[in-house]
Formats: sequence, structure tokens, C-alpha cells
Amino acid sequence: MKASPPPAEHRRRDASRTRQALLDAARGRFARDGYSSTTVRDIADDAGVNVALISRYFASKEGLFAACLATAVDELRRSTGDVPLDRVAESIAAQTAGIGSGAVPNQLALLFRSSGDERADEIRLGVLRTSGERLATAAGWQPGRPGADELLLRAQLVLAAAIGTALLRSTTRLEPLAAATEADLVAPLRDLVGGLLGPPPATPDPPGHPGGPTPTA
Amino acid sequence: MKASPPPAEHRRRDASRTRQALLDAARGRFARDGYSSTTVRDIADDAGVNVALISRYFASKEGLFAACLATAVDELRRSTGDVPLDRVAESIAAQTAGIGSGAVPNQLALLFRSSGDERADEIRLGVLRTSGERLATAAGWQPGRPGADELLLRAQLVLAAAIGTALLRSTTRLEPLAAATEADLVAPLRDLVGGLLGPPPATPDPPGHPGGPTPTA
DNA sequence: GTGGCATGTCAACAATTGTTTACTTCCCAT
DNA sequence: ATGGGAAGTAAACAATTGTTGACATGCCAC
Repeated sequence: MKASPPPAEHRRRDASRTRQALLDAARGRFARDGYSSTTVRDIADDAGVNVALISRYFASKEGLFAACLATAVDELRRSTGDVPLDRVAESIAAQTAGIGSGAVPNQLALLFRSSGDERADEIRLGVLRTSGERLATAAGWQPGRPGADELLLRAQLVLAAAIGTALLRSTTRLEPLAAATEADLVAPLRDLVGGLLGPPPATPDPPGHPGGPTPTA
Repeated sequence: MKASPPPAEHRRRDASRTRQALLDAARGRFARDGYSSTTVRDIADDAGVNVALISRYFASKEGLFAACLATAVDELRRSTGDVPLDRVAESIAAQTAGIGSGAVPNQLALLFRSSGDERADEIRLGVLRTSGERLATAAGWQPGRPGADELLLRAQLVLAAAIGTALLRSTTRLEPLAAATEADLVAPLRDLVGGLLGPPPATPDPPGHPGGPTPTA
């Protein structure tokens, strides 16, 4: 019937397609089981391709992990690119909910799965650092100011909460957290972010609170 | 010189001592590197004993992990035994700070390192579940009440934040979070817990907030 | 059609893993 | 002191891991 090979259809041999299949399978495995618990044969089986192709397309298992990390970092950078403070909760909820609860399996969780590779650690640390600074900036952070360090610390605690949530949701069946929808998460996350980065909640008496976060207004 | 063997001194052969050495070494490795990245030879070398003793004393690597998990769970249960709501932040700060920043390396982080073992997952899930319920109870939770589910969800988010903080602190060098002292962490954590579990912060207009947590007073 | 090259498969490799077995060494009650 | 058993050691085991090379197969330009 079909005289010419339809380009949109499934070709029997397509390098970019199998490459992508490997990336998808690897991302899911790495995010759920971690780096060293995942074997290249697992990934290849999930992707439905031969094991040797991992070495061919990504040079090594670590290369594949680095590629996964790169795409995860890209997506994170894109979806968290300077969100205003009052949209942070929505953004985290979207990330931890998986955007489709199936299609994209938790870049946040993946970002945190150690690989033993030093470059991966550098990438991870860089992302965390810039994310924290961006978040702190949205909360009024300016380096050098009095109290700047604590504000940055608070922003990093927000990141820690987001990562912890992503990990708990993707590796345990702790209900109701594991099955919570994005909508379920927004309100609590808003309170979490607000408590950490919002204006100081009118501390009546406790003497602590050294230089609370500078009010945005 | 020494005629009789001094019991308080270091005997050359002491089963309980080497057993404890193995436990300590294993807990550190598991918490920092995860289960599958840690080899039994690593642990044995850290403890300064022979590899075969792991199988002798704990039957297997998984048995050793289970033993570590059990002690961690014990310590967690003891140190978080029904703390009042206004002491939760201190408790989390103490846990994530490591109580001595060196001696006890993060039970929280260890609690979360997957092992692939089904029993370990059960233990972990049980601890998380009861911890969440205890925390929610301290915040006024009563099962069945309207809004009870969201309050439990909020308590579990506190746990996620604590675990994320512990993991971030023990596996990255993200400053200032990684080097923050227990005292540095208390105030931000108090705001985090307060934001999630405290009395609803006098929401002026947003229609959400379905049945906020019942005020303690 | 057909040659050439990209794509995919198979089998084997060396290294590492957890575990076991046989053996040695030390402590202690007799 | 001395035999017996506990404590520790060394070497080897099978299984699994990541990786590689030689080989098969399909697709496209000509």
C-alpha cells in the first residue's frame, strides 16, 4: 500500500527514537531506584532495545545519567525561571506532582540521586545553589545585607522541602501525601513557603528572630 | 605487667565491640552513600574488621541494613516521642544537625536510603506513618473530622521537609544550609512548622483553606 | 537493484559484588 | 597447662555488573 515511507510513523530503525527511549527509561529508573541500584540491562529492557546501545549512544552508564541530569536541569530551569514569590508554591506543587503524574517522573527526585560521579555532584550543587539564590531573590534577598544569610538559608530549606516531598512521593506509599494531587498540595505548600519566606509573622514576644526576612512591600 | 585482664580496657577479641563497630561504620556509609553504593568491604574496612564477620553477625548485608534501620528507628522514636507542637522545630533541628554533627550521622537520612528489601520498606513506611500521625495529633488532628486529611497531609509535608533537609545536608555542600548549626536552623524551622501546622494565618480573602487546622488554644 | 553505512544483536570479557568454607588464633574455664 | 569453643582470617565461590568486539541487518543514495 504505502508507496513512500511515512516519516511520522514508526520506522523500524531510528537512532534518535531509541536514544530518546533510553533517556526516558533511564530517567524513570534513576528517579525511582537511584543510580547504583539501576542496571543498564534494566534500562535497556524498559526501553526495549539492546544493552550495547547504551554504551554506543551515551558512552557509559554515567554518560546516560549525565544526559538525564542535563535534561532534568533544563526542564527545571525552564519551569522555575524567575517565578514571583506568590507563585512558588504552585511551581513546587507542579514539580512534585509530576506535571502529568506519569509522563515526567520527578526531575526533582532525579536531581538528587547520587551517582558517585564528581561532575554530577557539581551539576547538582550548581542547580541547587542558583535555585536557592533565585528563590531568595524573589523573597527580597540581596547579598551582603544584614540577615541575608538567614534568608538564603530559608530559601534553601524551601528547596529541601520540595526535594523531600518529591522523594517521599516517588518512593513511598505514604498516604495521603503520595496520592495527593497538585491541587491538594498547593495550599499547604503556599503556607510552607509563606512561613519560611513570607513577611515576618508579627512576632509578638519571642526574643529570637535575628533580623527577619525583609518585607517585600 | 597487667596480671589480670582489665575488663574496661580494649580486649583484643570482643564480639560485641566489633559488632558495634560494624553497626557504626555501616550506619555512616549507608546514610552518606546509600544502600547499593555501599559495599560490605567498605564497611568492614571502616570498622577495621574482616568482611566475613558481617555475614557471621548479621547474616547478610540486608540484615546489617535492617539492624541499622532498627537502631535509627529506636533513636527517632525516643527523641521524637510526643513532643508538643511548639517543640517540633527544635526536635527537627536536633535531628538534622546530627546531635553532635559527627557522632550520630543522620538517622533521618538513613531512614530514607532504599535497600530494595521489602521489609525495610515496610519499616520505613510504618515509621513515617506513625510519625506523621503523631505530629498531626500534636497539631490537633483527629481522624474523621472534616479537614483531617489535609492536616495529616500537612504533617507529612513537615516530615518531607525534615528528611529533605537531612539529605541535603548530608550529601551536598550547599551553603549556608550544609554548615548551619542547630541554633541556625531552629528559627526557620519554627516558621516552617508554624506555617504548615500553626493556626491559619488569618487568611483575609483567598477562598481556599478548607477547614484549617483547629487552633490549639 | 546494490553497495555502503548506520543501526541493532549476540556473546564474551574483566571487574566487582555478597557469601561461604576451611583454617588459624586467641581467650578462658577446668 | 590445656582442651574446647569463640573470634577472626584468608581464599575462593557463583552471580551480577558495565563494557567491548565481532557480526548481522535494514535503510538510503546512487
